Amino acid sequence: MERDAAELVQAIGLLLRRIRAAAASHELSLTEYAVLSRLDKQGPLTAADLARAEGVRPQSMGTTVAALEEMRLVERAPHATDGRQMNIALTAKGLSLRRAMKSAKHTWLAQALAQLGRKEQETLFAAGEIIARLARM
Amino acid sequence: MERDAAELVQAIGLLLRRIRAAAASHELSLTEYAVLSRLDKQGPLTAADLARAEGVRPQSMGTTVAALEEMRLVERAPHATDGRQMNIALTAKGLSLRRAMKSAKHTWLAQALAQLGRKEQETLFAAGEIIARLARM
DNA sequence: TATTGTTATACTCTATAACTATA
DNA sequence: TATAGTTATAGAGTATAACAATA
Repeated sequence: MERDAAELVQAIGLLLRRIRAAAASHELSLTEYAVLSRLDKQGPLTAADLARAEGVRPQSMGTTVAALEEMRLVERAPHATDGRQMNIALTAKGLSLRRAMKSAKHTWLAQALAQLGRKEQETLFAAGEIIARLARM
Repeated sequence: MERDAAELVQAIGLLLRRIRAAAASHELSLTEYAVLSRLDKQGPLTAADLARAEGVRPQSMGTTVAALEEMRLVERAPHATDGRQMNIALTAKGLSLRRAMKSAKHTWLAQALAQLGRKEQETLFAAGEIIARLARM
């Protein structure tokens, strides 16, 4: 196979649609998944913070947060000093879902990853970092 | 950063939205891009073939092919023996666009890739193969 | 009866635009 | 004036369902 961008695009497309299909059957969408894990790692954040981190518009993040709130996975609390801001934090339910996802039992992606060899996993995580950098170029 | 699936999902999400933004400004969508490169590598295919290869439904591929046809990048011709099938092939314009994309001058992704070191590129392509396999698990 | 393709319709995700409230 | 958030609306991409033509 030739070494050009199309190869990556094809792979990304396949994975994307696979994730989307999983989301349709009770799992979370890509952005919801990312927000949940970010809140777990970094603690409470505002919607604007999340939008910047995930590369979406604030309005779009508003929709995502509202969906997570509807599922009782996150909750919003007024900011201590700035009346405009709302702090978004994981609920107990959200935290426990996040833990379950990490333990490789909950999502097909985590399961699939667990079946790879250590070397392949390392390649993927290294690529993840490069891709994140690439996406910001 | 922790080594779990969320990291990959975040990176994929960032790249996806970046590609989508590029598509909005005259470049091709993910699937259109993938179809163009597949036709270049494998020669004329039917819509059903393409749908299977890219992991989308035949109806969705029909829409994609129609969009490419509208842009005069592909053309359809009746199958020699099977009256149901339509062979989809690159036009001269489609082929020349595909060549331009490969030469790293045309899309932001190809440009961004070209700026990476050889080792990073190799990591990405290796990951691409793993991801494609993962997506079919 | 199975397969290829088309048409109609709906859903998800994200975008842009316009607005309110607070800083 | 700038920032955080909300609401309304639109677009892209893909899905499901129903159908026609051909094998």
